[in-house]
Amino acid sequence: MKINFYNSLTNQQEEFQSIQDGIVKMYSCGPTVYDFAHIGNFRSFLFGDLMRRFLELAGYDVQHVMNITDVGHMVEGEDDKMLAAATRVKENKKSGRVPEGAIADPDDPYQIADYYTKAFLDDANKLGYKVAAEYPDSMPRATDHIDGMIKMIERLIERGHAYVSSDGVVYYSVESFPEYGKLSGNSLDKLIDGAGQRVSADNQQRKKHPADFLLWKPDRQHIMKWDSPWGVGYPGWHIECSVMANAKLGRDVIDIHTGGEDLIFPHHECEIAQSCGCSGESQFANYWVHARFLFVEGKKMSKSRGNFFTARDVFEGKVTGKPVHPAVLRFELIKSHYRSNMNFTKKGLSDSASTVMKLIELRQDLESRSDGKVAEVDLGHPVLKDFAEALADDLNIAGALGVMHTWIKSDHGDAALSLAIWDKMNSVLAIAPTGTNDDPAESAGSGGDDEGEALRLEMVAARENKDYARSDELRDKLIAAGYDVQIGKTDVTIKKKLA
RNA sequence: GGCGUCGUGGCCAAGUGGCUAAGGCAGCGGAUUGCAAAUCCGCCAUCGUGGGUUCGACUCCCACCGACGCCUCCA
Repeated sequence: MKINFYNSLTNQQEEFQSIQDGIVKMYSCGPTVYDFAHIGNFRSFLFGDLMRRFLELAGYDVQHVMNITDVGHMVEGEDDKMLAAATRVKENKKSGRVPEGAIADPDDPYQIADYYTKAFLDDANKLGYKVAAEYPDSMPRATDHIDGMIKMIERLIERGHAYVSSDGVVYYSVESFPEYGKLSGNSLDKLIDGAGQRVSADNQQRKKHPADFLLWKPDRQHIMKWDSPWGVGYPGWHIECSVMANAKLGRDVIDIHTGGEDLIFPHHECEIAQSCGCSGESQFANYWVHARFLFVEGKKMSKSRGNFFTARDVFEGKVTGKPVHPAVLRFELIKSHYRSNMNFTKKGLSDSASTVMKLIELRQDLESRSDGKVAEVDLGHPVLKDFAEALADDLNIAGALGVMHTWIKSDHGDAALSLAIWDKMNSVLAIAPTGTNDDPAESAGSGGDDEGEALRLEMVAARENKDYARSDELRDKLIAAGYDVQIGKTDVTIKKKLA
């Protein structure tokens, strides 16, 4: 199967060719763990997961790494992210987002990072992020790779790509790397024009070129600090990804690198400069694939607009007023093309809930009719072929979902075969039992909780007495409680809705 | 200013140089129902504007209008 991705490096779709036959090594930039990850973060992460799962469907052995940034990086300005994080933690504790006692000392960055790392992994698991669930070893922490960063910086200095400035700070020399700017389309002279707003004039003077970026900053006052040949201090932001990709994927050149579009510059540009500067290779990743931003109800998500939502806000019903099953959020976040600005809306979420429900009901029906048998099926099957070919075309998820919907409505006489097809599709979509996330079928099960069941029984009784007014009243109550109510000839069934 | 993406029915969103322009949601008609819901059947677009290329374009080219993103910590 021919697979195409849009490569940010060349700004065009390219046929995907792995370096080694049958193996894909990919790296995704992960979260900075000083707050809960928001739905925009997850949109980008899940796009990486979708890509990974699709490549697996296509037969590749995929090694996917995502870092966790637990180093508090200070930019060249003097605003301290750690301080900001501590303030945020205190706010979160007040509002109850962070439970009392969870972070004993909000001024300790290690505790903060630890807490939010766990929270992130928990959310990622619920959302079916495969690496988090099945390959925890592929989620390296930056603080575990400081030695590697120091070694890489040393090597960059040796190779003439980095230098120590007059105040002891180590910088990467962008002029030593002619390719700098290739990914983002920036050129050094344009960058000079743009520079200077937020960076201090003093620092700029000490650098050989205004675009030179920090690799190591000696700073004894910094809370998180490590010893290094350049004094006690901390690493720059970009170096960790170059180091961890290499450490975990074991190669100088990897196949795919993903992230949010905002990371193209400067982060990914700098990663390329570092990795290639160190390895001498002409590429760091052959394919750079970036996801566009998520909007909420048509507006860019921001704290000041009040439309800034974490994944757990959505789960807990803080966005829609009703709890949302993680599978529904996952589906909502992956169902738009990664290169479009997806618009996150309440309506979209409820549409997604219907689709997830439909899939689950189909599966339940198939299971009950298949005698526990699942047929063998591969991508040669026409339905799966269409499904996979859509995804092979730059992850055309809408096309794939179109195939899926048409298939859902088709005849499912051979339950074992349909079950096999269902499972293949789900291996990519991962909305229903994945072995990692909660099974939405369970929460959507027929029984519901005790309260719902009580109302249901009362409704059955009312109907036996032909007391329709009472029955309608109870039905309204059940609907308000988040149930779908179906009245049969002799019975009433209720189903908890997923969102 | 530089770089880039895009403009398809009420909303979301595929797709193709020429058969009936996917699919979802909503809506409409019908079956069903005590009434609903769910389900099933049926209906519902000529593709931003203006040129050009072509036997033929929504699909290729040009211009224009419009939307959006990045260029700064940010997924």
